[in-house]
Amino acid sequence: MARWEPDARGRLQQAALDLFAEQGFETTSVAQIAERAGVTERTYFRHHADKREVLFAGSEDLEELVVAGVRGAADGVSHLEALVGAFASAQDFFDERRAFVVARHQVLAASRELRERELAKLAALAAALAAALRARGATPVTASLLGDVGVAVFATAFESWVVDGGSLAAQVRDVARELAQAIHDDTSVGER
Amino acid sequence: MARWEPDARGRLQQAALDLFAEQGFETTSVAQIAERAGVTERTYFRHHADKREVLFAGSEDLEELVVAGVRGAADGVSHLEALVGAFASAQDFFDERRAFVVARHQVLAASRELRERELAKLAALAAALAAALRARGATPVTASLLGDVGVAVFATAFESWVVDGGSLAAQVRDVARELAQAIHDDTSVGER
Amino acid sequence: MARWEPDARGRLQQAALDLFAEQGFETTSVAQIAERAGVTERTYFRHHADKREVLFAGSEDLEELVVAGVRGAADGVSHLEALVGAFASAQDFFDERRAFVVARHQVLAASRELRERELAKLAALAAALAAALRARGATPVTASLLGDVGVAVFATAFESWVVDGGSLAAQVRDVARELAQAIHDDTSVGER
Amino acid sequence: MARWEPDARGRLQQAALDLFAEQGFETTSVAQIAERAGVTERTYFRHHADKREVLFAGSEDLEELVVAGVRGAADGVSHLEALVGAFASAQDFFDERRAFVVARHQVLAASRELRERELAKLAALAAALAAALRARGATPVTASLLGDVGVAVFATAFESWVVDGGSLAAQVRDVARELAQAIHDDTSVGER
DNA sequence: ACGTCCGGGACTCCCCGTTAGT
DNA sequence: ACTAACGGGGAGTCCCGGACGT
Repeated sequence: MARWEPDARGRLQQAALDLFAEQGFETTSVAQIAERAGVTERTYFRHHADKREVLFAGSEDLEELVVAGVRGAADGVSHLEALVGAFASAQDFFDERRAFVVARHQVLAASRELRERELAKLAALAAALAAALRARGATPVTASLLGDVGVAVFATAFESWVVDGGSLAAQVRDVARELAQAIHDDTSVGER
Repeated sequence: MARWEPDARGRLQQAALDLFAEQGFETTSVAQIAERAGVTERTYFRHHADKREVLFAGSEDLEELVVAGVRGAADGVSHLEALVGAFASAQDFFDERRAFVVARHQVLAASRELRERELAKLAALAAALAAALRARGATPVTASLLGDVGVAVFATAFESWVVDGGSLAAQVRDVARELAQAIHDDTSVGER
Repeated sequence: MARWEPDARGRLQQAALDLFAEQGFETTSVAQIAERAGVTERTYFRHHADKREVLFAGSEDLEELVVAGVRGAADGVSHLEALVGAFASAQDFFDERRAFVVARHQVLAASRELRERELAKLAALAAALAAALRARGATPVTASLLGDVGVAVFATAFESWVVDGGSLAAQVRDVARELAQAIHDDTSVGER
Repeated sequence: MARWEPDARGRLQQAALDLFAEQGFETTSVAQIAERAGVTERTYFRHHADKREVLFAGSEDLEELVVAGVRGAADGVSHLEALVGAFASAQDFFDERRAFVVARHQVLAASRELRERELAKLAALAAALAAALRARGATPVTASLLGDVGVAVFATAFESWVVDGGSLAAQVRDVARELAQAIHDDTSVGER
């Protein structure tokens, strides 16, 4: 017989997602989230650093997964191929959470503040990928650049996956091909 | 014979930059900024939407400049080349403001909140570039992807420019070449 | 050919009523009202003392009307009858403005702040009526009491008129009869 | 061994009353009230919803008391008599707080904003009384009307009690008699 | 892992002044 | 009788965090 309902963390996350979807992010207060989750405001802040972070709990798991994918890539594989393979390997991660991820995506789209935080997480991911690329021999500049580019490829593919569904891994590969095509055109043009 | 000193806006920006550099962003209050600029807190918010925005006033000018560069690119030029040329054309913009831009960059590096805002501005720039690319015939997916990639190239080049000085335009072109090289490696590997 | 649209006052009142109905009183800002009316915020405050007062412009006219009714009552008429007659004479005032008055009533019902102001106006009316009653011979206590009672009768009748329509004068008389009945019951009971 | 002085609520109320009496309501700031009470502005708002409410804390107690008086009235008693009895039973409530109540009354008289809030509280009281009257069989219209009339009787009696002192219960009964007299006059006139 | 009480900064809004121009 | 631009000051809400107790 516990004094409190368990899983306050999960209830807070669900309450926040629902309220943000119903009323918008800015018009929802932390007090409301806490109330709907059946805890006090103070407890909210013990679980989540600020009002936005509630939607980003668990994002470290994705980062770990993808970075591990790059670190585990075979030596002969090119850097970009390593990135693409790593993102493709996150397919299960997203398939398991599709409902939550899609709802979260709608909410993010509606709030500048939340998009800011999302971009920060993606930038951190790009930096982690750059570090992994340096570990497999890329120069600092190349690593940093490819980290950003890899994330851009993933973000574009993710957008399609949210809208169309299907295989995230396949979408990532499609977008990477698109990129190679665009750059190749450019290079040939430049060589003209 | 004015009742108030003119250019409250400019004084606020300078005061904010100085204080953020001296004490850090979070530990500086809007009240302090206003006090140093010789106005009230209320007046601060009449000029800047929030505490961060004071460091981003004028960022629309850069966006306009670069977007105009893409829109003005000749038809035969590839999309990526158009982007590179547009960013190269911003060289004067940065050279004129080097002292401010560099100081601002140090301050941004020290604060997560400020970096978030910076990323948001860059994302807006990427979106504007994507729109300009669509206007010159790119497909939506390619445009969006190249918008992000163009910004990544610029950001990488900008970082070098802050550290090493020199010609921003040249740095942008170097990074673009780096990218083409990395992708080309990949493509040839992929064709193996 | 005026430089500005005329009747800024009327446009402000209409804009305020519409916005309060659409979004609520508290969530509407004076800046929005001014914008919709096509004037500046500063001009709003030239016409109306504060954010609520815009819905009460013209209430002095009603007060004048009713007070004149009491002052004009024949000498032989009882105080209460004088009040009832005075309110009944305001019938045209309300019939001419029914649409506005009803819409305004809905808006008032939704906001505590607006109801407060309404009550203040009614209290001022009661005080003015009390003064008029003293002028025709009532003692201070009686005058004050009957001023309040008269307003209570009117308010009750007004409520019915908003809901049911019909003749306001008739509703006032009905409510006054209801009151006499209730007091008479009481008196007889008390005398038992 | 508390970190803070206890009874912040009570100190705030006393500080507010004193300051309003000394300098007036509008010219007193919440910051001053908080300072005199030895707390921060923020703490003020945790105890009182706004600047006025500090003078109305405890008004629910009176409402409860009077409503209970009506609900507890014997069945044979007329509605008006029930109201009069209920208000008479509040005598102790006021006698215990005379100094505070009288000082508060002076302060209210000097400020339109405060009078507005007072009227709102009285209107709420009238509505609660109307509900109690409906519970003992009054029709909605009669109940609403008598709720207002009862409050008017009480307000008039209270005014006398503040000025003259004496027994509040007796004053309430006097005013009620005055009312019956006025209405009776009217009825006889009407029947003429 | 919660609750309670409280401090403090960010930000919005109301209300009000001025100056200069149309 | 307005506009446009500048500014002050107080009220009020929200985010966030600290101290202490269970």
